[in-house]
Amino acid sequence: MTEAVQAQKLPLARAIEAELVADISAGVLEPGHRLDEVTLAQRFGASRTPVREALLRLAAQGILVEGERRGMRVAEYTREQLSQIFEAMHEIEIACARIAAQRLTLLTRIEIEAAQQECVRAAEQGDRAAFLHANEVFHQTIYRATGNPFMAELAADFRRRTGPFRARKFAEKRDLIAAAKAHDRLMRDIFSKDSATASNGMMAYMTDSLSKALAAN
Amino acid sequence: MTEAVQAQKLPLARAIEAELVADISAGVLEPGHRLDEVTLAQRFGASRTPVREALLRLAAQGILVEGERRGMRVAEYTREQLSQIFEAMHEIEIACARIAAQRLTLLTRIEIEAAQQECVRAAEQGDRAAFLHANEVFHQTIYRATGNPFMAELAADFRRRTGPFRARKFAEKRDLIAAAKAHDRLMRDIFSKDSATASNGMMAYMTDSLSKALAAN
DNA sequence: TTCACCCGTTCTGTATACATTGATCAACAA
DNA sequence: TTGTTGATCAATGTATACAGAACGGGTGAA
Repeated sequence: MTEAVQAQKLPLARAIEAELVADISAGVLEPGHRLDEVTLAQRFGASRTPVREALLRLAAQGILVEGERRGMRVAEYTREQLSQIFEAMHEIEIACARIAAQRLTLLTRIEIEAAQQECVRAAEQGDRAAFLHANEVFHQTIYRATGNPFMAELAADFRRRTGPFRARKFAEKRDLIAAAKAHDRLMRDIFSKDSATASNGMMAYMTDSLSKALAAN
Repeated sequence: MTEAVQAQKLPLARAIEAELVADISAGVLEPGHRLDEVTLAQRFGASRTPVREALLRLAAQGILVEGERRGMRVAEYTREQLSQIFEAMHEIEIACARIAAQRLTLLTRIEIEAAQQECVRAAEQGDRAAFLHANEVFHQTIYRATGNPFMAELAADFRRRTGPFRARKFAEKRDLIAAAKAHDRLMRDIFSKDSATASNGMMAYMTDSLSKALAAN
């Protein structure tokens, strides 16, 4: 077994899963790329069994899809499908914002503010990688602020799934700064603690986000 | 291989998955019940491989959870967790109702009405199994009426996940009849094609459903 | 040239065997 | 009596083998 994959003491299947996720996120495996069990097994120096399990798990997460023909492929969406996914994500984000606004505590408020400060800092320095990370933290913090782990998990799942497509809209430094400003507005609306204001704020934010993502794809 | 499972020409793993989902939804396998691969393999007259795959898929859907010790168990939630799951489901159902109301076609309307008629028939005859099935069809049809497969899948996932808990509230014939009446109101609200009416209708429906489910658990 | 069919190849689905881990219980010592 | 340790066993993790189905290429006929 390759040491790189075995580094941690995870079951083989999990290790392979993690490795594949990393490859897909990094764009090494592009959308539409076909994955066959035998080749992967050879690559990881393992048998087909754990590879199969890893593929299965990734398919369950929507990261891979079962091809029309045979075999698994890295998920690839038409513009229509992409807009449908964003519509669903949109709904969930709005619900999260509304619930979070209702249940805001001092602690979660501080955490959101801290995440946003990091976003602004990264945007101003034009540090794309740092911004992407801080952006994740910002949104995840809002999810957790709902106080509902299941909602948070749901929203996080969609975020993972749409990650590659959203990332494309942050090409230039001005994109980062625009996003940070949008965060500011969204944050104000959530901090209003008014459900309608919060959900309308997230609706505006997500609509903007969707149109930018579609433009970049 | 048991004929019941092989009835359709599905891969074994899928057939086993479907059978287990049915058992869990119907409450044959209760929350907390431990499932081991060998026993299931014997039950289905299959080898461990497809059983394993089925369990994996169910775990990914949150229907099963990996036990503290070893092995998979039917997901079991505290009342607090249950209410959180229902809250999330609540949000998604409301969004579905709103979107479905906006995009209602003659065909989907007819399909929803047909499903509801079957619910009423089953409720009046006190046929619990038939009612549970018709109830599923009714809700799934609403999901499909959104025209968004991803939303539909999301909602369906939650339905599968909460199946065992919702099933408990249909103990008596009068529970079935009450549920069928609630469907009627919900259907009217969705058919109004007014977003606010539809989402408020679903909100009332789900709030009622949640309180009944919590009472039964 | 083109279409259809057949055959070889390759991949997935399933079964089975082997390895390893984790749990249970008994025995012994404090 | 209780805690700890070791052995045993059962269940999971992994490997390998086999069967069946799908893709591709090539050959033949129209």
